[in-house]
This record gives sequence, C-alpha cells and structure tokens, in this order.
Amino acid sequence: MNFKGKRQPVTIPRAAKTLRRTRIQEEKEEQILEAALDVFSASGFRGSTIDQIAEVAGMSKPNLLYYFRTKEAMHRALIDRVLYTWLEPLRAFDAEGNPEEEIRSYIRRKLEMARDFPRESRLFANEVLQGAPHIEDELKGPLKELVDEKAEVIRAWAKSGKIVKCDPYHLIFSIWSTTQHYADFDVQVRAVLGQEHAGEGRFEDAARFLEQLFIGGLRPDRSET
Amino acid sequence: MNFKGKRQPVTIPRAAKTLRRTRIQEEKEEQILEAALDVFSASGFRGSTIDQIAEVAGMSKPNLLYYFRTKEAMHRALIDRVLYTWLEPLRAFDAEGNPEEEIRSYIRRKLEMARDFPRESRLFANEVLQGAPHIEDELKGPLKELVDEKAEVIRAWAKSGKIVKCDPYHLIFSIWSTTQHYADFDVQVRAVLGQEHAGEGRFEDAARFLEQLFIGGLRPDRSET
DNA sequence: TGTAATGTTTACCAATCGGTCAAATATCCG
DNA sequence: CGGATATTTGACCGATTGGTAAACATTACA
Repeated sequence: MNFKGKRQPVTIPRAAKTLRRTRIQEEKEEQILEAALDVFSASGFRGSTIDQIAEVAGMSKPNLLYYFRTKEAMHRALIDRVLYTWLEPLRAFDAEGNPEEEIRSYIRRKLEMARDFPRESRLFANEVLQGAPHIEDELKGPLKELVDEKAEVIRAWAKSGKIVKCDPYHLIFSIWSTTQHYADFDVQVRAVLGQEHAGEGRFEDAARFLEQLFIGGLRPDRSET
Repeated sequence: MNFKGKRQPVTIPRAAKTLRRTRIQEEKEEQILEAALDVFSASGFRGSTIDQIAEVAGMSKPNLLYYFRTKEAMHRALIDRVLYTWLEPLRAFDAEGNPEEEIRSYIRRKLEMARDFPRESRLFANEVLQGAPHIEDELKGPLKELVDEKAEVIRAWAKSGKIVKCDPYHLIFSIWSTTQHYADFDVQVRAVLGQEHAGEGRFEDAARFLEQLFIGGLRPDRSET
C-alpha cells in the first residue's frame, strides 16, 4: 500500500482513460500470463512462486513485477481471462434446440476443452479445491446465474417429457465433473489406462462412453416414481 | 543425509523389531496426521507449511519434526494411511453380485465418502491435480491393478448382456468423478446451489440423480451400434 | 536527433521457509 | 527415590519467499 513517488507502472490500466497500451505491454503481459498459467495450474496459488513464473516467462522477476504489481494481480488477471472461455460451452446451451443433441454437444465441447485447454481447467480446479479464496464472488454471482438459467431450461425439458425427470443442477454437475476429470486427473487417467490406451484416443473413448451414458440415462423411457 | 550422533527419533518405526511405540507416540502421531490432513488437503503439498500444521496440531514445530523428520515424511504417512480406505469401495465391488445393485451401492458408498471424508478426497485431488509427484507408483501399481480387475468384471457383465456394452474404464472414471465432485468442488457446488439447497440434503439429491443416471444409462435396453 | 516516457536489470530487503541443535523437562521403570 | 529414556522447547541456520529502490537501457515521437 505504498506509492511513495515511484513511477507508476502501467499494470493493467483496465479501461483507463486515454492510456493506450504499447505493443511491448501487450506482448509481455501475454507472455507473463502464459507462463503464469503454466505455473499456477500446476501448483496452485500458494504453491507457485514468482521466480518460477519469471523463469518460465524468460524474464527477470522485477520485470514481471513491473507489469503485475503482485502475485495476486497476476492470478486475478489470469482467472478473469479464463473464466469467460471456461463458461462458453454452457452459454451455448440452447433452450430451443433438441435436448438430446444439446446435451450431446455440450458434453463434446466440454471434453474438447479438457483436451485442448487442460491448464485452464486445472487452474480452476486448484482454485476451487482450495476453497476458492479468490473467486468466491464469481462463483456465487455470474456462475450461479448462468447455471440457474440453464437449469430452468432443463427443468422445462423434463416437465414436457422430452427427457426424464431429474435434478437439473446435479445433471450439470455430473457433466462438469465427468468431462473435466480428463483434464484435472489426467495423470491418474493415464496411469490407470496404461500406455496402451492412454494415447489421444482416450478422449474419443470418453466421448463415446459419456454420450451413451447421458443419452441413455436421460431418455424418457420408463421414468421412475 | 546426516546422522551425526543425534539420538535417532522413533519416527514411524513401521514394523520395527521389538520397538514398541509408546502411548504418547501413538497419540501425538495421530494428532499430527489429523492436523496435516487439514492443512495438506486445503493447500496441497507445496502450498502447506510445517508451521501451519504445527499450529493446527497445537504443538511446536520442532516437536512435530521429532515425530516426522520431514514435511515429506508427514505427507507420505498421510497418503499411505488414506489410500487404503479410499480404495475400499472399489474393492467391495463384487463380481458375483447383481450388476445394477453393485453399481448402485458403489455410487452410494463413494458418495458417503465424499460426504464423510471430504478432506481425504481433497488430499488426493490436490496430489493428482498437481501431477501426482508423490504417488505415481501407487497409481501405476496397486490402483491400476485393482481397476484392471474390476474392469474385467464389468466387461464380463456387458458381454453377457447384463448391462449395456460400454468401456469399463471410463465407467469407473465417471463414477469417481461424479461422486468425488461433491467433496473436491464443494464450494462451487454450494455456491451454485445457493443457500436454499446447499444443506446436507444435497447428498441425497445427488445420490438420487446419479443412481437414475447410471442405472438408466447402463440398462441393456436397445444398445447402440 | 533529442528527450521524455517506457522498459529492464542489479542489488537488496524483511519475512518466512524447512530443518537443526543443545539444553531443558517429563515420563517410565527398577 | 533416582537414573535412564523419551519428549518438548527456544534459539538459531541458510535458503527462499514476495516485493522494492534506483540506476540503467530502450523506445516512441516531436
């Protein structure tokens, strides 16, 4: 909390007035966040050090701190950036579409994210797992609102008999958990599958299984009491 | 790697010869592991400090280190102790039983563990999430062997038409992920459900949903190509 | 081209990290 | 009781932590 005359660094002049960000700023901040994603996603916030990030980013620690004044600021910037894309698949969930096809493509999209952006998934997993000390507001705010909205869609589907009657929240949880499992618990998945089946094909296998499970499990055949 | 004449502390004389462990040793080691579980499960290995554990355990840091010579030793002892009970539900999986009932009760047991032993679940989640640097051998050894064995059982069920044809490994993964989600991502679950539905009843709701999903999804009705 | 603003680095700081040591204290047992 | 053993503690260590100060280098731009 001191700003004793030090030249104010430009760190994240988010929506600042006329302050343009230079080319170097864009590049370096990108470079830093890329490295920070590597480190934070692998060790969590407390377990990561600025030195590690600096080394991965290929720059000196004070140079890092010129762009992001604290470790927290780096983490915060990363979370903010990642949260939006992380929620995209759920946002694409369409009330007008065919339920079976919507769920199928939601699963597929989430699985593709687990395959293509595992670090982003692990970043959140680490954060939530450790009590979400930095993103509690995001969870109770934007996330909850979006889920509430989509849950209402699912509830409507169930009510009109398009899918089996079920708790929409736990349905969403189960899709999250099953798909993200392949990013977050990757080493365990690989270890259990063994070398033979741990190739990239595991995502195909997972997709096949999960679609079968969810489509079969939600089909409004003979609904339970 | 120094043992310059220091009186060897008794730390974990696992299966040591005639060396009885005193009452105090039992108590203190228990007390330490309890505190270590608290801290490690909340912050991961790298993010936890011996001082934190000492404070939670209500003893001085050197006293802690009298019973466990290093932070790693503490973590290792904790992992070893927890791994066994963590695998119990899967071990109970019975090849002779009724498939539907076996899967149902496996889900229920795993869900009970998520409810009653969330710290144990998070300890593993943290470890695996961060690349399982301390338990790789356990994953590729005992864990894989047990899963291989149970996967064969499931495969047999599928072959004989008792359940739908599906990949047994991904079935097991999906049960792990959906159930452990309620321990590992507890804060997120609570945040999304909101105060109204985040009570203990959420485990009942989850059990209902998951049983419906898995039983429905695996029922050998009209199997896919 | 000059100069003001921006970017980078070296040297450093106090706090905390995992862990050690010797001395002090508590417990056990004959 | 008394001595041997087991337990506990405060003081301390070098390494690492997040972060700073200020000198130095580069860039953008008039």
